[in-house]
Amino acid sequence: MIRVRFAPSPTGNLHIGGARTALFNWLYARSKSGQFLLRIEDTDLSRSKKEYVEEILNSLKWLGFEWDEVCYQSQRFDIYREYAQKALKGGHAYIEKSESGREAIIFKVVPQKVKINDLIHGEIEFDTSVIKDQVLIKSDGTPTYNFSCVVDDALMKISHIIRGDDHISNTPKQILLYQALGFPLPEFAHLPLILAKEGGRMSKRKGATAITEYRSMGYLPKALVNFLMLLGWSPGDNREIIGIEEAIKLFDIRNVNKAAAVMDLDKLDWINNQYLKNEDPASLTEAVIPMLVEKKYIDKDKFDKDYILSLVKLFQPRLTVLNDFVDWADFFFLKDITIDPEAKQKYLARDLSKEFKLFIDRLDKLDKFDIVTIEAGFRELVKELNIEAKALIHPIRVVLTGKTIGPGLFEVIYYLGKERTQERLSKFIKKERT
RNA sequence: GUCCCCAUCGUCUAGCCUGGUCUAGGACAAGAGCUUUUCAAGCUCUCGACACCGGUUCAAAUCCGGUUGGGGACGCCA
Repeated sequence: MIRVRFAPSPTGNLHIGGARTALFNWLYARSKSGQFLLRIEDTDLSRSKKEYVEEILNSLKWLGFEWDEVCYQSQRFDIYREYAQKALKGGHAYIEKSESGREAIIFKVVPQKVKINDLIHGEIEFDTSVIKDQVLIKSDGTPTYNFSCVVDDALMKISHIIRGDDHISNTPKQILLYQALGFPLPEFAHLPLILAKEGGRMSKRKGATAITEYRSMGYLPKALVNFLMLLGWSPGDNREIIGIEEAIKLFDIRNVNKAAAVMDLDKLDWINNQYLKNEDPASLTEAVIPMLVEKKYIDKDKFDKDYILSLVKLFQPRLTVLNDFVDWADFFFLKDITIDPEAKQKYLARDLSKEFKLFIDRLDKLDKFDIVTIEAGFRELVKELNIEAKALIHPIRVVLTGKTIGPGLFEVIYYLGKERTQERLSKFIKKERT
């Protein structure tokens, strides 16, 4: 039975690198009908926070990585002490007294050559003579990372340890512990790291790292997952958009790259746009409603879902992130809109009050108020005025929406409604005169 | 400083294992154009890489060695 685990430490949020490690573990388990376990490495009592545990769990769920089991290292201290005693009895460890008189258990590192056969990197050889003796149990009684990690991986019957490259140098230390405690060795696969655009490791200062940030920026979990899986892995047939079910079928840990990858947010944007375009408008509507509530654009208990659905459809093909909708469609919800100064300068420098007035009247004369009729009426008017359609379309859009970007003008007018359209235009005329 | 990992367009990568089919393919970004009612989408085109040196070989992006560059680890953090 294939058993893999993701072992985050709740001393911070789940970040991009951790999410990808979790993804590859999860993919490997699913592709081999194995199990994906979660182990919260909260042995550092002072730095571990309950909020982070919650946050990590929520992020993993949001990404869709369900786990088969979860355990907490802070509840297993007795087990680690027991195995430390075993190491002591077996002559592999010794006790060291600190100045305060407290005792720590230290592992004796025997100089030797240790070879690992990494699933991604191939053979790696270490000389343990350059490794110092390792603390197993600190003088406060808590276990160190390398020790609790080995005990748990062995006891949890982890068959494949898939983790970041940064753990390569821990591996020989851990192998020594496996041998001393008589545990069978698992397979190892060390994933390349994700680097920041500026070079170096990802960190708070170098680009957004927390998964929750991407969530609140309006990225779809499946888009983020698709992006993450392409960082260091490729199905090999020039495909970029790969759903999770397909990824499970195609994934092979041996095809994972050895070289570190740099985050390219532009590509994430593109992938997100691809998913957004093909997403069911109804589900996007559900996703967008809480955002609108938060912005106070709509009332939580009283809003017209069908209306929002039609607006979502209007913007859907042009969204990069979900939040774009909130930003771009604001004029449908706001009473008073602010006109972008640049847009004003570009399209409203000339006095168009006469044209606006004629258009307001024309709207009254339409026998129907639908998109086709509005457009027909408008085209008639510009013909009479003998001006280009564009010359009036853009200024009207700016007055109605405050922006130069947005859906087609006639759709905008239709969904804004006759009254609001006329009101915004006449209000603008009045304001400009004074 | 010591040890370890890595190296194909600006970025993600295919190809490398099993040398010839590679004047190195795709995607993102960038640039140009088409379409057009702005933006986005879509379509077409352009720009653009085997880090360097040496070796093996009839033949090297592919195999070997070194150099350089990048990254990581050396905690009673995880």
